[in-house]
Amino acid sequence: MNTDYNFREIEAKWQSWWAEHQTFKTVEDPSRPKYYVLDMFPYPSGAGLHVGHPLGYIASDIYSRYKRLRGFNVLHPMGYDAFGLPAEQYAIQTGQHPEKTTNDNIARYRRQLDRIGFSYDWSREIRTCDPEYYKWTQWAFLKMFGCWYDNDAQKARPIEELESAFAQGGSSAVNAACTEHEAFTAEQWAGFDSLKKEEVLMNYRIAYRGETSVNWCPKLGTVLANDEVKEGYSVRGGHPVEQKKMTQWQLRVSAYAGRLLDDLDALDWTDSLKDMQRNWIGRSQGCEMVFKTVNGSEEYDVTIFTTRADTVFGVTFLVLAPESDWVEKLTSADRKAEVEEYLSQVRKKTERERISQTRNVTGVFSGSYAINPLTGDKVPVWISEYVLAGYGTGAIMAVPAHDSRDYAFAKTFNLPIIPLIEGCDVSSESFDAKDGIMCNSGFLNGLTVKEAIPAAIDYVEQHGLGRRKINYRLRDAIFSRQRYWGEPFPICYKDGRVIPIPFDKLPLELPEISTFLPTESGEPPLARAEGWEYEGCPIETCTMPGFAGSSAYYLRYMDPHNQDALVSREADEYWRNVDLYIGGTEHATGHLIYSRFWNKFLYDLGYVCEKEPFRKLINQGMIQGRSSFVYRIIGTNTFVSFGLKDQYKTTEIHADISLVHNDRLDTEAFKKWMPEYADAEFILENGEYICGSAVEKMSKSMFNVVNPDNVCDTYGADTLRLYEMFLGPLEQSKPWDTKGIDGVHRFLKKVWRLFYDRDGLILNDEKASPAELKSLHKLIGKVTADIEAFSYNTAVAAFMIALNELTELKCSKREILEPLIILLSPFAPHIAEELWHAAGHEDTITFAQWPQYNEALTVEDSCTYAVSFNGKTRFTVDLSKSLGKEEVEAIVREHSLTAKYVGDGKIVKMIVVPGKIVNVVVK
RNA sequence: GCGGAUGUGGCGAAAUGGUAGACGCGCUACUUUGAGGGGGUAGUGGGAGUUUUCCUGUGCGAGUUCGAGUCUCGCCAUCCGCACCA
Repeated sequence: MNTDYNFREIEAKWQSWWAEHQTFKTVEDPSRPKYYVLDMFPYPSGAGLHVGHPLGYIASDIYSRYKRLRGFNVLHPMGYDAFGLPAEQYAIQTGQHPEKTTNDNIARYRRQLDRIGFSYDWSREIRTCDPEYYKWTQWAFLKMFGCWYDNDAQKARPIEELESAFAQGGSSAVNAACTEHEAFTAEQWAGFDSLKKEEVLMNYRIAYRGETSVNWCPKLGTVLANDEVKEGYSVRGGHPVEQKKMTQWQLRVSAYAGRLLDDLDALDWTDSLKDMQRNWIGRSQGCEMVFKTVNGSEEYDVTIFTTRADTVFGVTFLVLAPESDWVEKLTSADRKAEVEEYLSQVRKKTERERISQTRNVTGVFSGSYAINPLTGDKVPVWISEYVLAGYGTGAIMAVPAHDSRDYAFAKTFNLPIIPLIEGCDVSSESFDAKDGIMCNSGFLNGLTVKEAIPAAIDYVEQHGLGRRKINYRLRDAIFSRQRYWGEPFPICYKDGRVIPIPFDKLPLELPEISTFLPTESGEPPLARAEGWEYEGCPIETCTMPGFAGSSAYYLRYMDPHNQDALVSREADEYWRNVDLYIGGTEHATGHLIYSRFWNKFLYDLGYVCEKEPFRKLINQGMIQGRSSFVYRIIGTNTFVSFGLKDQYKTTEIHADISLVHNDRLDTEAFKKWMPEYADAEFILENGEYICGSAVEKMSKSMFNVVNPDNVCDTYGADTLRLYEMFLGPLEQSKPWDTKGIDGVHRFLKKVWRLFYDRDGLILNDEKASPAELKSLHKLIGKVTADIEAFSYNTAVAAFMIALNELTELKCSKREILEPLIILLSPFAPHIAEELWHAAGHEDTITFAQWPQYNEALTVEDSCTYAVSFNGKTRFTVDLSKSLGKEEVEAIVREHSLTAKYVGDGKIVKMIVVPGKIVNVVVK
C-alpha cells in the first residue's frame, strides 16, 4: 500500500472526478443565496499561461469554494476574450486563419487551467469570437444605434421618441446628448427630406457614425481608442500613433460621464482604481462664455470654457485649437499663408512629438479680434496647439497672469499680462493658486477667489453672456477598427444611407477572406470579402474593437445558451451582478469604463436590473520574473560564480531559470542548454556555481518564464495554489521566487502525515483534547476572517501554525482533522478531496459545511502572566478564567495602578507600563 | 506638475494604537546512515553579557498618546496612474 503523498495521482484523479460528476455545474436555485465570482477572462495568446496569470484565478477560486462551503449558490464561470490584434497579426505573417490559431491557443489554455484544479462551470464557457456570442454584441450595438440620450431624464431612449419630439417642438424640445447641435423648428424638421433627417438623427444616436479626430496607428493599420494609446504609442506593439480626422463609428460614452462618475462612490473598489476612473472621466465645473469675434466685416460668436470665470478681467487674448472649426472662419485674409503654414506643421507631428515638445511654445496670430464680454476690451485671437480640440469648446480665454500655460505663451509672443490678485508677483511666473483677494476686476474687487468664481458666473448668466457648465474629459469611444478579426457591424449602406441589419438576421457572421492584409487602397480586410453585402447593399467593412466583446460578457454567463435574449429576465434577476470581480489594473480606464457604460445602457432599456456590473473589485498584483545571471569572463568561455565575479571582467548573461535551483546553477545542464556553452568551464565558490539575480518582467527573452505546468509536475497544483497565495498580499506585485515553494510543499506532506503513517490510515475517533480543540478553533477563526478579508497569505500561515501544533500533539483525530481539511479545501482542493474520501465520505468536499467557530475553545485554560514593573517589581496575574471589569479593577487597586479598561470579553494579555497605567487588551 | 500607493531582518512577509519581526525561505549547530529535492531538535534583527538579563531597533524629522511600525504634519526614496484638461 502506497501511503505517501502522491499528488500527481491524487490531482489527476480528482480533476477527472469533478469533470465526470459535473461537480461545478451551476443551476439557478432561488432557495439559496447567490454569489457571482468572476475573473477577467484571458486573451488566449500564443505564449500560453505563465505562473503570473493564475494568481487572480486562484484567489477567486478560493473565494468561490469558500462561498459554496458556506451554502451559497456560486456562479464561477470562465471564457475567452478571443478577438484581437495578435491573432490577426499572426495570421498576416503566416496565412493561418485567426480562428484556427485562436482555437489552438484556447485548447492549450484550457489544458493549463484544468491542471490547477479550478472550480469553473465550464458548461457556461463563452468565447467572444463565437457567432452565438457575438450575436449579442451586435444586438447591443443595434440597440445603441436605435437610441438617443435624454440629458434631463438621464437615460437612453428609443430614437423614435426623439423623432416625434422633433416633429412637435423642433430641436429645442429635448435636452439631448449630441455631437453637433443644429437648431431647427418643428416646421423645418417636417420640411427635411428623409436623408437629412437621418443625418440629423445620427448626431443623437448612442452608437453613431461621424467624423472625429482619431488615434491612427499606421503600423497596425487601424484606429485605436484613447485607452489603447499610451504616451503616443500603441499599447499593443508599441507603434507610433498620430492624430487624423476620419469618419468612424463611435459610442456616446460621454453622455454617461456624470453617472459613471457618481455611481463610483457606492462601489467596493479600491480608492486608487476609483481615482483612476475619476481622473479619466475628468469632471470640471466652470462656465461657457461667448466672445464676440470680428474678422474684418464678419462677426462670429466664439464660445470658450473656463473654470476661472473670476479671471475674465485679465483676459489678454483668446486661443483656438489648430483643429477648431473657428480657425478657418477667424483667419484674416492677410494671415492666411502664415496660419496655413502653422497648421501644416502641427499636422505633421505625431502624437509623440507633440507630447515631447510640451515645453516649446508655438502659435500663430489669426488676424481676428475678440471683445471681452465684461470689459469690452478688444483682444487678439491666436491659434496654438496647447489648446486641445477635443476638450471643452476647443477655444480658451487666456489669462496669462493666472495660468502658467497662458503665461508661457504670452511671454513668447509678447502679449500683455494683467495681474488680478492683490500682492501677487507675476514678473517671472504666473500665480495659479485659487487664493487671494481680487483686484483690477471691476465688480469682483475685494472678493476672495473662492467667492469671485461663483459671483462671476452668476453675472455671466444674468447678462446672457454664457452659462454654467460641467465639462468632462471622457471622450466618446471610437468603435471602428480597420481589421478582420473582430465582430462585423450589422450595418449596410444604401444610397448614402446607414441601414441597420434587422435583429432576426443576427448573427452577421464574419466572412471568409483569402488574405488578412488591408487592401491596396488601404481599405479594411473585409473589403476583400466576396459578396459582403446585405440585400445588395455593401456591409460595413470595419469591425468592432476588442472591448466590444468584453463589455457584457458577465451578463452572458448568467444565461449562456439563451437563443432569444442576451440574458433572460429570470436569470438576470437571480444573478443580478458580479459580487466579486478579480483582475488586473490595466483595464482601469478601458474595459472597466466600457463595461459600466454598456451595463448602464442596458439598464436604461430595462434589459438588466442592476446599475453597476461589478460590485466588488480586486486588482491582483503582477507576478514578476526572477531572472538568473551567469558571468562569462570576456573573451573566454569560462563562467565565474557570482561572489567572485568582481575579480574578472565579465559580461552578464541571462541563464534559463530551469537550470538554476536556489541560485545554484546546474552546470551540466547549462552546458547542454545551448551549443555555444557545450565546453563551458566554471570557476566555482565552495564547490558551487552561484548565479546573480534580478526582478524583471516575466518574458521569454529573459529566460525567466515559469510555466505552471512545470510547477504542477514537480510539486502539484495544490502546492502551486498555496504557494501563490503565500507569496504575499494579493494586490501587491511580487517576484516569483521558487525558493519558498519547498516550505509549502512540506506543509502538505505533513498534512498527509496526520492521516497516514507508513502503515496506512491512522485517522481515529478519539475525543479531542482541549489543546487540540484550541488549535482547531483558532484556525477556524483566523482562516474565516482572512478569507473574508482576502488576506490569503496570512491564512496559509495560520494553517502552518495549526499544523505545527497538531503535529506536536500527534493528533490524528477525526474530530479535529475533518474540519481542518474542509478549511483547507478552498486552497488545496485535491488533497482535501482525497483525505475527505479517506475519512470515509462518499461525496465531494465541495459542498461540505464550513466548520462553526467557537471562540470559547480558543481561550487559554491555564495561563499565568508574569508582569514586570519598573524593570524590577513583579507580580503575576492569573488569566485562567476570563476577567471582567471588576477583576481588572481589583488588580489595579492591589498594585496601586491606574487603568483603562477596553471592551469586554476575555482578557488574554496584560501590559504594564512603568509608573502609570495598566492597559487591558481584550482579544 | 496633479492624483494614488508603498517604505519593517539576508529574503518573501506578520502585527483591532499595546511584548515588533508570526509563518515560510535561507543560514548555523546537533541528531537520524530512508540523500529521486529526507526527517527531527535547537538557534537565528543588531550590540553587550558566563546564567537570570540589559541596551538598541520598523526610510528621515517633528507631533498626539501612559504607549506609535500603526494616527497627524513636514521631508526623502521607490512604484503606479494621468498629464498643455483651460
